[in-house]
Amino acid sequence: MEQAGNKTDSKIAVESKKGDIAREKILDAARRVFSRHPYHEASLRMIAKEGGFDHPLIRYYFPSKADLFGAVVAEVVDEFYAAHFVWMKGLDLLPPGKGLALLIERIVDHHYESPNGMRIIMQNISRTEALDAIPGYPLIPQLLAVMRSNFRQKVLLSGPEAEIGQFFASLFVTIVLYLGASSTTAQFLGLDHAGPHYRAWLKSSLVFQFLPWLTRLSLPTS
Amino acid sequence: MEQAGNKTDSKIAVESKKGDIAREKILDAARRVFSRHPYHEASLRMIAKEGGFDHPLIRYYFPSKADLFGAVVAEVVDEFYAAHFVWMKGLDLLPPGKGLALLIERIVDHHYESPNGMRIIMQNISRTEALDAIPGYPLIPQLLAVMRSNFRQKVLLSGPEAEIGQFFASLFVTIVLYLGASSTTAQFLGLDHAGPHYRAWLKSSLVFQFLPWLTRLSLPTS
DNA sequence: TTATTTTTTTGCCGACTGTAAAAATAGAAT
DNA sequence: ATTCTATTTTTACAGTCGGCAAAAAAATAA
Repeated sequence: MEQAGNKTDSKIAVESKKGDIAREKILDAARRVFSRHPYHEASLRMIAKEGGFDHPLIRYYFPSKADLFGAVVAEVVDEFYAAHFVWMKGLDLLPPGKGLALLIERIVDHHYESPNGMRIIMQNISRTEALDAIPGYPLIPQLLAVMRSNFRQKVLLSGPEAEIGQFFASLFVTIVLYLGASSTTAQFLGLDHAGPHYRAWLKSSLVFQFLPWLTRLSLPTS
Repeated sequence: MEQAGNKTDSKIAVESKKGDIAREKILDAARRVFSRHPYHEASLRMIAKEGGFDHPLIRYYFPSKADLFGAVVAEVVDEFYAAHFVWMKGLDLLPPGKGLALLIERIVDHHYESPNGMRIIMQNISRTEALDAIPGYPLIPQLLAVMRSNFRQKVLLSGPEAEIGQFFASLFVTIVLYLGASSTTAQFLGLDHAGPHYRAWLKSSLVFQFLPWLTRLSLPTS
């Protein structure tokens, strides 16, 4: 949004022409709308109104609605890809209990700073048909696989590989549910999804739900 | 669908006039469509095509799309309400570990016999705004409260009331996620959501995820 | 300045939506 | 048989959708 000082030195930012900031403006508006509405319910006109421009402008930068959504998902996946390196920093130096607690704390804090990513994923995760029907969504299992692989190299686990994969998948989908649909989940708990109570519940409950599992995977054999 | 022998003895089924079977035909088709598509994506014409009738017929029995969806959700909630009594039968005679395993096994088996209920709930659970925006959905927290209350009377728990509520809410939303979005969840696990592997994984994984929590709630103090 | 390119806006298309009312059909009662 | 009512089908409408083309505007280059 704010790219100050670009008026005078237009030569420095060769790549960032005027069109690029318009492109980002569209992506930002689309992110907000797609985080509130599933793919088919969100419309290009909604996005245009959200961003304060006319809807055919979208077509100038993105050939179709599917392309726009795909670009948004790709952006979100990229951000998660970058973030998960930070999340894992120093995790190998801690015992499983502390490590899992720190990891979850980092993920939750990240979400409260930038909640749209989880929400966009969550909005479209429920369909019975193949996930491939939603543009960009095939990237998500890939992201999960990369995260698992990197975590695998970082932290020493001794359980069978298949169960480690299941542990990660469970943790991942549960986090997406608790964070991405936090409004609904919090309502079931009788909490306010934006308040500190729910945020604290998230951290303790996720640790409590997954620590026994992780413990089993990090010990030689039970 | 099949109500044979109604031609001759039309006097017996006084309540079930001709219109009532049409009403059920519509509800059945709507159930199937709403289990595959979120509320706004599903259309009355989809439902009509699914059921093999003309779409304005819906309006004769249901004043609006919201009313139809509300009737479907009410039906689903009623079925869950009836089912949860069966799920809890005999649970008080078992230790927590066996009891939770049996409960989950019953829920999973129920879902595989009639999967549409969980799917319909899951399809529309992700929206950020209030759950009340979806017709019929305010019934769901009520259902959860009733189930919790009945379980509370059946099984002896000693933990703080607030945590018991959180335990139930977590178990509930996790089951809805794992079952209602089984296609996606199974894909993350690398399994086929209709196959026996995923079904077995569901049972063991849910028990493993929630037994430690339940154990804490059923003991005097840790 | 003028000429050229890039960006934005206006207007429209066919398809689809929920809702509405009219027309057709069926069944039962008189 | 006819009349009346309940049910179903047909037709229609006003609104929104994604996509497209051409005009208008703005920015850039000459």
